Amino acid sequence: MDKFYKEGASVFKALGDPRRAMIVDMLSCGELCACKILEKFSISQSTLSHHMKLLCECGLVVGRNEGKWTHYSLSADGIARTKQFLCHITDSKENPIYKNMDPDQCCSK
Amino acid sequence: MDKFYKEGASVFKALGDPRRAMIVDMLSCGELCACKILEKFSISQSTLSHHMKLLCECGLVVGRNEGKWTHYSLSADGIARTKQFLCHITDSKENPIYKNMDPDQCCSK
DNA sequence: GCCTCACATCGAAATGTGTCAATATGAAAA
DNA sequence: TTTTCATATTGACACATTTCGATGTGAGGC
Repeated sequence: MDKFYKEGASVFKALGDPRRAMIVDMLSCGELCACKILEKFSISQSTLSHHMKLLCECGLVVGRNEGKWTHYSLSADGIARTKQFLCHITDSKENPIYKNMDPDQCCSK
Repeated sequence: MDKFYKEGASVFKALGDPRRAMIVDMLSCGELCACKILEKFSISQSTLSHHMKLLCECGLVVGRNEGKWTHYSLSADGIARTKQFLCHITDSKENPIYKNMDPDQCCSK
C-alpha cells in the first residue's frame, strides 16, 4: 500500500528535475545515444550518466548497448504506468480508503 | 524555454514525495481540512503544513480559509496542466528542437 | 480582554541530490 | 596488444529537502 505511492512517486521524482524532463522530451522523438544528449547540455559526462541511470532505474527509459555506445529510448510501458498513476491519484473518485471521512466530523461544530 | 521545463518539473518534484502523492490521492475524493489529513499520517503538524505549502505553490492544490480552518482541494486547472506537460514530454513526436539530430552523425562510422 | 484552537513559520539537525574531476570499464581500432 | 573512445563509477563538495520542536499568528469562544 505504502509501496504503491513510493514506486509511483519515484518516477515523478525522476521527472522533477528540469534537465531530466528535457531529456525525456528529447527521447520522445526517437532513440538517442548519450553523446547526442550531452551535446544539448552544458553538464559533464558523469553528470549526464547519473541522470540517465535515474531515468532507467525508475523504468521510464531503457538503455541499449551497441559496442561502446549506449542508445537510450523511452519505455512505452513505463510511460503508460506513469500516466496511469497520475490519473489514479488525481481523477475524482470515491476513494474507499477515505470515503468514511465525514467532513462534518471535524472543522465544524 | 528553460522556464518551461523548470515549471513543469516543479509539479513532478512535488509529486515525487510518496506522502504528497498520497495527500493528492486523498484530496481527489473531495475537499479536506488539514486536521483530517494529519490524522492519516504519523508526521508532525509543522511537517504537514510544509507539504501542503509545496503542493499549493506548484499549483496542484488550493487552500481555502474558513475561520481558523484551512480546507484543501485539488486544482482542476493545475491537474490539467500537469497531465498536459506529461503528455507533451512523453508522447511520440517530431520535436522541432531535435529533429535535425541525425542518428548517423554520431555513434556510427 | 484573555484563552484556546488550527495552522503557519522559524531554526536546527539529518539526510538526500546535483555536480564535478578523476578513475574504471569495456569495446573497437590501430 | 596497445591505444583510443564512449560510458559508468567513485569520491568529494555544495546545496536542497525532510523533519522536528518551539514559537508566531489570527480567528473564535469564554
